[in-house]
Amino acid sequence: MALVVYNTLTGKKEEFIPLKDKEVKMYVCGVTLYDQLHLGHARAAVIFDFIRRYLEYRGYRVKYITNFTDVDDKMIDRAKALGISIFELANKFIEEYTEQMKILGVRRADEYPRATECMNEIIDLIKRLEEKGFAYRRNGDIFFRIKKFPQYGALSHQNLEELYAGARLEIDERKIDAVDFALWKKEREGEPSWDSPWGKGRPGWHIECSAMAMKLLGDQIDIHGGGRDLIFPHHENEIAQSEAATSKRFARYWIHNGLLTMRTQKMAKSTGNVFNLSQALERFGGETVRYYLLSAHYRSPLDYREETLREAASSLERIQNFLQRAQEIQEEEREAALSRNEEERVQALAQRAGRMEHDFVLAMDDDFSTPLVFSSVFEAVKMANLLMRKGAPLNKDARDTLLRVRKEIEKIGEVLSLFGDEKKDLGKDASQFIDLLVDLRDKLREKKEWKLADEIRKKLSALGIELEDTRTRTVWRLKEQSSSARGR
RNA sequence: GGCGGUGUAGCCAAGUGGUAAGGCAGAGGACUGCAAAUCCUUUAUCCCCGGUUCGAAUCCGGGUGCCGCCUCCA
Repeated sequence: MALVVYNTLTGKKEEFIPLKDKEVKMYVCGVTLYDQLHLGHARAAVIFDFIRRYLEYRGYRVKYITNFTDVDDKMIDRAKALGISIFELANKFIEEYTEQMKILGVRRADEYPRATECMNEIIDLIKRLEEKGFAYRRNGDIFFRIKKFPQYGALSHQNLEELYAGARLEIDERKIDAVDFALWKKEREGEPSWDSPWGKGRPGWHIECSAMAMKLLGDQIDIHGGGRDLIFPHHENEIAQSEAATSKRFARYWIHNGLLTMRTQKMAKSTGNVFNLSQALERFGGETVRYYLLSAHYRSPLDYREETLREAASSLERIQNFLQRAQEIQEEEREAALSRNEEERVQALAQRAGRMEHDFVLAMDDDFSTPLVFSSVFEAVKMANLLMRKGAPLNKDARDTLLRVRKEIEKIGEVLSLFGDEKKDLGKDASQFIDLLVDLRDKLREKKEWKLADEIRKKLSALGIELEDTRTRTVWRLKEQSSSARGR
């Protein structure tokens, strides 16, 4: 079986073959640190995180780099407004970023290069371009000469004429051609700058990524990722710069995630059309947000609606409920003879369990089809729930089969960074207290002290702990955060 | 205007020639002291029009809606 990925460069799904057997060099465009993250950023981060995890699951060693753009016009403006340096501003948002990624279950990248820490590499790269005749100076600014790079436009599938036809090209006297872009920007009064052979100034946005990727991963990388909105001009320019400098193919696979929209408009800071990530995480929790973002195929556009996020919480809960039930049923010791019907169900379920990992790989190998993965999980959950219905006693064979399903789902969950055991996060002490309360309440129930028992249940519920009285005993679980948000 | 993507139930979303998965929500029922969970039942002229085919959501042609990019943006 082969992993197939959609490559923006060719516009086709292609078999994934890295440069070096079993090794993947992956670079994903990170964020510019001038404002809080929104759900759209989270989408990109989660998507490339699970792609990375899946590649590792498939046996590749992945070197994963994502950058921080820590110098840029908007940052300068913002820092000025706040009366702090852009470095302080950057650090503040990096801290937020790190915390939020953790909540989202996004694993840390191998490195997080920052533009300001790669100035030497950036300057060297521009120098090389200048030596090769791809760059020209204009009064302290340096521009890339697009006409010198005939392949320009390959990624966005546009040629120069088509780009010229684009109505919104600015007219910039300094450029030879309107499509040329800045590699280095001359220092401006009161703004941060760095020394260079061309005088003081700072790098253009596009060159940063090329330099950082090449510094940490070499001239050629396997996967370059980012949002669709970066295809042009950012990634197009990256290709031009990198390939002009090295004469080598820069990235083999260009993977772009679909954008998150809101009220069918792209979610973007520049338009103020955003739903903040911090808000989303607070209201729904990291796992729900992650599940929500993964429930759509990574390439399709996703229109944010609060309702959908709430639905995601319910869906996730279904899986988690099953996982917990399957866990608890292991402790059951009674043996019961199964009916013919139940025997058949156990058999069917065992078959299903045996197929799950294969189905998972099949779905993911086809350009990372997470929606398909979930449907297979739900089907297994349904079959398993049917078997556990009413909490009637089962035999060991049935319990083992349920355990197997649970293990399979957890295995998938590991790759997707989902279905974690929340009780673990609660800590042992808290769990013990809750167990104690539940025990006491059971005693009350035996005495038919319904009023008091209900009160305990109600109060625990207010604290986010849901009780469930099954036929044999009472179990508890943490409520999805959205449940508490539901009433709002 | 150019380029790219996308259009399947109230919502999310599979399906790439064989007669529409799955989830959420809604309705009804079973179970339960109640609740929750769970189970059962129920919800689609697959954007439109032509064509190919015994047969099309799926292939071909033509429309059309929406989104993104063409300016900083995941």
